[in-house]
Amino acid sequence: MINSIKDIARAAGVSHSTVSRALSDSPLVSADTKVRIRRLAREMGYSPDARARSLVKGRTCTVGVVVTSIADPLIAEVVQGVEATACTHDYNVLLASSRLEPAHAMAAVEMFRSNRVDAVIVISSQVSAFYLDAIGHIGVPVVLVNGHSLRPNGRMLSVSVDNEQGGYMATRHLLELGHRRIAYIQGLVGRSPCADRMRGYLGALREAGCERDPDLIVQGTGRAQGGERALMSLRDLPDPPTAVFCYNDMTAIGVLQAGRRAGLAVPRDLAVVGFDDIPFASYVSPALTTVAQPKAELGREAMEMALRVLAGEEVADRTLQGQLVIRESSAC
Amino acid sequence: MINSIKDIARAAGVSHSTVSRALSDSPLVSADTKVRIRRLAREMGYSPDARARSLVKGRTCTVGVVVTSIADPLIAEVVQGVEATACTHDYNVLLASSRLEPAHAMAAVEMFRSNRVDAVIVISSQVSAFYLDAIGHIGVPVVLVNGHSLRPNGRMLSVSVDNEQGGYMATRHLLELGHRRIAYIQGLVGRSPCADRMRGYLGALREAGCERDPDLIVQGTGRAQGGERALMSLRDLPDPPTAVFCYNDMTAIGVLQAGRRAGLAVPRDLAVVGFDDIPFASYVSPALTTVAQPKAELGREAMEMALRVLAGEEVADRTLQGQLVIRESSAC
DNA sequence: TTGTAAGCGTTATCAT
DNA sequence: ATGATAACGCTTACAA
Repeated sequence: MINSIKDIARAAGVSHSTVSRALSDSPLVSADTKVRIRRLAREMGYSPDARARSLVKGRTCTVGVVVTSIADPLIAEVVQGVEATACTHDYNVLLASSRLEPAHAMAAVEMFRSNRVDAVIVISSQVSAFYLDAIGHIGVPVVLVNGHSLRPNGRMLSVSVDNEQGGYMATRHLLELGHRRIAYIQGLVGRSPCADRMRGYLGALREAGCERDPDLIVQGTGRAQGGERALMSLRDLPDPPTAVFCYNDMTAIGVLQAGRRAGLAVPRDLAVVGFDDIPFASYVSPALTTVAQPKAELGREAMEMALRVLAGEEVADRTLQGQLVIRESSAC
Repeated sequence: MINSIKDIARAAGVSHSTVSRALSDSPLVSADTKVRIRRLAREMGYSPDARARSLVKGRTCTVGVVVTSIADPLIAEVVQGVEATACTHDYNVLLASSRLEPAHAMAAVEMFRSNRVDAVIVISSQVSAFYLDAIGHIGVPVVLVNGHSLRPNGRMLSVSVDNEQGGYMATRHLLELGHRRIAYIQGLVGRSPCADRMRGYLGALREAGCERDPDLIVQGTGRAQGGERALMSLRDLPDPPTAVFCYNDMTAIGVLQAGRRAGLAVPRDLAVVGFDDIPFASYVSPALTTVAQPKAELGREAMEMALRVLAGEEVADRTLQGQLVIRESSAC
C-alpha cells in the first residue's frame, strides 16, 4: 500500500489538509512546515492518488485513444504523436483497440465513459457511422484523426491530412515526368479519404488537359494484395498505363511486387506513387515515391485540439498538408 | 455530467445503496425493483464511475504498459496482444512511451503509481538497469517482455522469445543449405537478446563442426544502416561469407539493400536470415527468411502472467519458441 | 497559518 | 429486502 496524505499528516503531526496544501505548494502554509512535509512525503514514498484527486477536481487528465489496430504503422505513429503531446501536458493515454469489430468499439466507448476520460481521440478512417454516433454521445470532446469529413455531431472535431491536395501533388508529379496515362488504384470504396485523393488525381489530370479514362481507375483494398490484383487488371488493358498512383503505400507495395513478377522495370516501365509514407516506403526496392502524411503532427494536433476545447476555446477543424517525397519508384 | 447512483436513487425513490446492489445484481434486492432500477439507469445514461469504484475496491483493473516506441512494428504487435487480452479480462491499458529517455521512463513509472495501476508491463529490450530498478519498486507485479534475463528484483517476471534457440534455428537452416562461412551481424552490444542469439549461432556452428571465425562476427546497430555497413565490411574480408544471420529484420533489410547496391544476387551469392518477422519481412524483395517472434502471444502471455500474479498464483518466467519462416532470401 | 468538515461516487457493514 | 453510515484519498470552503 502506498502512504496517503493522512499517513504523512500523522507522521508530521499536522492535519491532512495541511499536507495537501504543502504538497500543492499553497501559499497558505509556512515555509518550514512545507519543506518538512515535502521531505517526509519523499521519504515515505508518497504518490498522490490520481483517482481521488480527479474525483474532486472533476477531471481525470486522461484522454482515451481508440485505434482500429495499433499494429498499423500509420496509426502507430499518430498514437506516438498523441502520447508525446499528452505527456508534455501531463495527460495520460488510455488505449483501446476496436479491431474493426463494432462490439469492441462500443466497449471502448463505454470503458472511456466509465473512466471519465476528459476527451477521446479516434485514430482510424474505418469508423462506421453507427459507432461514430455512439462516440459522439459520450459527452466529452471527440477528435477524429483522418476520419470522415462528415460530422453527424457538433461536439466532434477532426484533423486530417489534405487528401485532395495529396492526390493532386502525386498526380502532378507523374504528369511532370511526362506520363499521360496515369492510373489510380483505389482503397476501400465509399470512404472519404479515397474519394478525396481521387478528386485530387482527377483535378491534376484535368488541369493538364489529360483525358480522363475510366478504365484507369480501378479497385484496390488498401492492402498489398489489392495492389497486386489491380496492377494485373491494368496490364490487361489494350493501352496500359505508364504510371500509377495508389491509394496508399501498402497498395503501392503490392503493385511493386506484381510488377517485379511481371518483369516490369520500375520506374522505367511503370512509375509508382503511394500515399502515407509508412516507414517501409523507403526500404522497399525501388524505394517508394509517396505523399507523406504528417503522422506525428496529426497526433499532436489532435491532442492539442482536445486540450484547447477543454480549455473552453473555440476550435475549428484542421487539415494538414502532406508532402511529396520523391524516391526511386518515380525517378526519371 | 453523468448521472450518479444517487441521481438514480432519487428518481427511483430508493436509497443509493439499493441502486448499487441492483446494478451489481445482488440477491439482496427484489426482482421487480431490480428491473425498475436497471431500466431507469439505462434511460438516464448511467455509467458506473470506475475511479470511485476502484477507490473502495482497492484495484483499478488497469495495467500500465511502457514501450520505448509504439512506432516500432515489433512492439506495436506485442501491445496489440496485451490490449486484446486485457480487453477480454475487462482490464484497461494505460500507455506510456519512454522514447529511450530515462526521464520519460521515470515519469511513466510515477504516472503509473499515481494512477494505481494493478500491474505494469514493460515492452522493450532497451531498458536500462537504473530504470528497471525504479520500476521494480513500484509495488505491483511487473512483467518484462523480451527484457533482460537478469532480474534484480523478485517481484519482476519476464516472458521472452527463446533467442538462443532462434539463433540456432536460423544458423542451422543456413548450414543445411550447405553454407559453411556464415556471418553474424550483431545488434547493439551488451544486450542480452543479442548475445543469446549469438550463442545459438555459435552452438549450431559447433554442432556442425564448422570452424568459428571471429572475423565473421561483426557489429551492427539493430537498424538498417548498421546492416548496410556491416555487409560492406564483410565483403572486404579476404574470404567473405556466403550467408549472414542478422540480429533482427531491420539489420537484414539493410544487408539486402547493400547487397543490391553491390550487385549481389540474394540468395544465390548471399543468403540472408533475419529475426523478428516484422510485417515487412514478407514484402521486401527478396522476401526475408526470418525467425518469427510470437508477438501477439508474448503480449497475451505477459498480460495473463500479470493477471495470475494478481490472483495470488505462483508464476514462473516463460520463454516462448520462435518459428523459422523460410522465404526467398535463403531459398536454395 | 492551521484544523475541521463536507463532498466527489462508489462499495460494504451495519441495522432495521 | 432496504436504508443509514462509514470508508476509500483527495481538495476545498469554512472556522479558528
